[in-house]
Amino acid sequence: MSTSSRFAVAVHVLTLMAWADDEPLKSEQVAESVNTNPVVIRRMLCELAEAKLVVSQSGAMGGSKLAREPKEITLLDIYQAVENRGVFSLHRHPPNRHCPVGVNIGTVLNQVLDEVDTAVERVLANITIRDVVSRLRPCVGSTVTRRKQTAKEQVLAVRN
Amino acid sequence: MSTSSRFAVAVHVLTLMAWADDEPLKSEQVAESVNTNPVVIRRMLCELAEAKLVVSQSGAMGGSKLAREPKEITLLDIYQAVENRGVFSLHRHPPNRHCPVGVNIGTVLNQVLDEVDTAVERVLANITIRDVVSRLRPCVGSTVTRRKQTAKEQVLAVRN
DNA sequence: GCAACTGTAACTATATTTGTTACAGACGAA
DNA sequence: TTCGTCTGTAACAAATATAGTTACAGTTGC
Repeated sequence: MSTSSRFAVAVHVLTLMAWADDEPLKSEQVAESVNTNPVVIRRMLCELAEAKLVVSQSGAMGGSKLAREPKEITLLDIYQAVENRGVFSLHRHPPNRHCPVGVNIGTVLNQVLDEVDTAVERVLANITIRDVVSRLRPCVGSTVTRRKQTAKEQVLAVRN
Repeated sequence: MSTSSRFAVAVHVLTLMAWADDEPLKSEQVAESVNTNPVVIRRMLCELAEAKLVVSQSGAMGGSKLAREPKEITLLDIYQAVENRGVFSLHRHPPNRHCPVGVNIGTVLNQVLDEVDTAVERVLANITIRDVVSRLRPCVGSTVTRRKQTAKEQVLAVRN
């Protein structure tokens, strides 16, 4: 199955931006939270920008932020932006066309895989980044010491 | 996503056996229909045998056949037998525990991924190998010349 | 005993994803 | 206008996963 963590990372990135509340985040800050290389993040941000989920600004004081409200971004949007293939794959090499099963199994499998993809998409379409953030908050109270500190400060204080 | 074709191949294999109707198939025959190496098939057959979906017999005149009726084998059974991971993966390296988002995003993502997996499983649980075979038959009439020939003969005639 | 199979180990090959270095170009501020 | 700070992107290395191959021990029917 998904051997890639692209979807998980993308959700993480957009969640950070929702948390940071319109303050542009630098790729290095994001990378530090995700625990990867800034270039990996920038690559992903390009895809997310193409899908119009984030906007980025070059140059000093630049960074990236959400292109629209967290409640207007679904996990399906993210999924479609960063994950090109469906959930399953067909045979690497096409089956034997001289076998009555081999010649048609692809058609049937595609029907099944479509049903699966549709089911996945239905789930993802019903979850927004706002939902993710709100599911996140309950955990935060118990793990992070609470003082007068904005969410943005918390995100930016990653290296402490 | 699933970069692997294991599920597709496994469905193909069990469909062949349902088609062959209790006649044991040799790994080489199956490999020829799937268009791969017999050892790849034997490896998969071992997993399917562990999951009690097929039974194999060593030695001359050996081979593998379904362990139970096609209508009693769901695609979910197959999925669980050959595909160990869920649909999506989390981060390769765990996120930064000092970030309020990073420390808890895993929990939220796991909830989401569970919802997705559940949706996938619900779809697969409702499709049996018998369904696959019956979806296959309509195609066969139009692509394979019909004469007095049993399904088993057709499968075995792969190399013609 | 022999020929025909499976089960399995040990590789190699291939593909995909992730991580890294390097640098051109955008941009704000002094 | 120059400088330091960012993004965008190319080019490549490393890590991982999947698929394919060869080889052979062990089973089984004849």
